[in-house]
Amino acid sequence: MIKAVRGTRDLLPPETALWNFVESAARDVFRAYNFQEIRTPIFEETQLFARSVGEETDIVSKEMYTWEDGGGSADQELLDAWLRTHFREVTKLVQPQEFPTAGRSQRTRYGPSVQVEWNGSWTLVRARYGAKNQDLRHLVQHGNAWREMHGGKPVSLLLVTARGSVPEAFTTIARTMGIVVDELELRVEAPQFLTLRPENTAGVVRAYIEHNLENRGLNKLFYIGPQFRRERPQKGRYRQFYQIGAEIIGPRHSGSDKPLRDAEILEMLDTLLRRLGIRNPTLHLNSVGCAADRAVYNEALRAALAPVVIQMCADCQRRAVTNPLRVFDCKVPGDQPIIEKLPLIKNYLDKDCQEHFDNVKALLRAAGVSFIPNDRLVRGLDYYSRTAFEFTHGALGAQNAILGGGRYDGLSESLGGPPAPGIGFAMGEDRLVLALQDQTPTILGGPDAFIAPIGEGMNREAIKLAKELREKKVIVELGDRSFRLKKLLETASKVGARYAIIVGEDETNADIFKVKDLITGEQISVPRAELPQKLQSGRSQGRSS
RNA sequence: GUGGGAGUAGCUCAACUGGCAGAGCACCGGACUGUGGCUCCGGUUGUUGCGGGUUCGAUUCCCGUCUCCCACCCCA
Repeated sequence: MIKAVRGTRDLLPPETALWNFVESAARDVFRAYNFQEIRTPIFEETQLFARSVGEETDIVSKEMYTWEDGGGSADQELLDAWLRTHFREVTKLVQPQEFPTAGRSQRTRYGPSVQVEWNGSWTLVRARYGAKNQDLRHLVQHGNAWREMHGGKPVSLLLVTARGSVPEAFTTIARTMGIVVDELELRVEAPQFLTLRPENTAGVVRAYIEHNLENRGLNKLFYIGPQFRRERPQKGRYRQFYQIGAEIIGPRHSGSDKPLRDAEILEMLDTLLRRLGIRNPTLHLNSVGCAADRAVYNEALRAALAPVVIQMCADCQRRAVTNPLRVFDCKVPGDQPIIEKLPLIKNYLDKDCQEHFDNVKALLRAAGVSFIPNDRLVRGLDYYSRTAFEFTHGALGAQNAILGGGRYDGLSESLGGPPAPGIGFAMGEDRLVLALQDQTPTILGGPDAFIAPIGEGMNREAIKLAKELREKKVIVELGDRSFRLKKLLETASKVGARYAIIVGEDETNADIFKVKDLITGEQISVPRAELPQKLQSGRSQGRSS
């Protein structure tokens, strides 16, 4: 039997009613704040996410669905031929899996890579279809490890590019590291590397740049849709998951960088969560400063950790090296005294960032939105700056965060666009629905009426009547006369119809139908013209469809 | 990716140390051929997740694998 693949699932009625409830409440609220919908493609060029989310983040390095689209095979042949010509004395080939930097990140490779040993020196051959800054960053970060792996032998880098153009700066910096860069231009069609979107902000910013949305001034955009991450599934965490998010983005002169926008979006979220009926939504708020502040802070944090890290738990020792900010997430009691003495980002904010943060807080107080300043709140994605926030709700333990977001003032530039400060959030719809299910039972309305035709030819009358009623916005389920009346009424109550309409020969001739109330059991006769009004009067208030 | 738990009817779950695979709910038919719910009678519930092994015999024991759940990693 074919089953839904791991980490994906079907959303079935009646649960889908709850999803629709959440989405329409969100649309309503967004409308009131003048947000408009944007729909971006479900897959994008891999580079978009690598550059915005951050190449070294877990999302990009191991959790994306990436594949090669088009091209590819022909250039691999050319590359093989080139290798045979230029490395006649090839002594060893190292497959990508064996690279020192490979491991988990290999899943997101950008092109065929192979290492060749020749005359006692090593060459890393990477076909990356146009060397960009990512290659350089990668080289700087891993160049030394790479050399060490080969016992200090000389190493060189051969970039195989489909479109030529290795930036000069790239070659220069590589040379200072003792790495020689050669370039081979293959005139073949380059394959594209595509990725199912792991989040939607990058796509929105890409669209902003591509369509010059800066000309519209301040853009207030929202999206609702599926995202994809190749994580280990867990409750409320799926490989295809749904996010509802919104962004305020625009050129600086539109005021998109102002604290007012931070406050507006946070107040909107508070309103939305309350509208949805989330109990005790709690806003955790912090400022992570700008890029420069964070670099300084990161160093300070590393310096502070260095002497004490040895006393901490194994996880923290690892975090201290890979991602010091995450040390703050540690829950081991023994580590807490150490963590409490670590430097906090708030002491490293420059004047503008501090002022921005103070303003946001003042505006929130004015708007009556309560919040908890949280010095330890950090965001994992590279593009965040200044305001960072998270909403949690009372229950649900470790997974009580239902949305997160923040400001991303430099993102557009890093994607090659104009300056476009922005702030946004993304809400995990799966978890939100889960939380709502915990606190309220699903309500699903049945049809207003069930038409029960009895006797020869009555199906024709029934379908006619059904069309007539449906045009008048009556929700109608249609029965089939080949079943006995007993069966029809049974079905009518099973589907949750409020009324059953009996359509027989006598009724049709007189144009007066018997209408049975399936809750009270009462039965009355209603002239055809009065049917719509009578049937709709039975609607209960809890009806959600 | 790591560690732990669980997979038996559509659903919720039984089956003592290895001995004919069961109950409730739901579903279908009838009692009742133009009047549902209640009641009564009858019926199907099935590759015990999948594959292999041990055994006269495996839902049960062993190995592999898949999926889900929980925790970790990480995180909107």
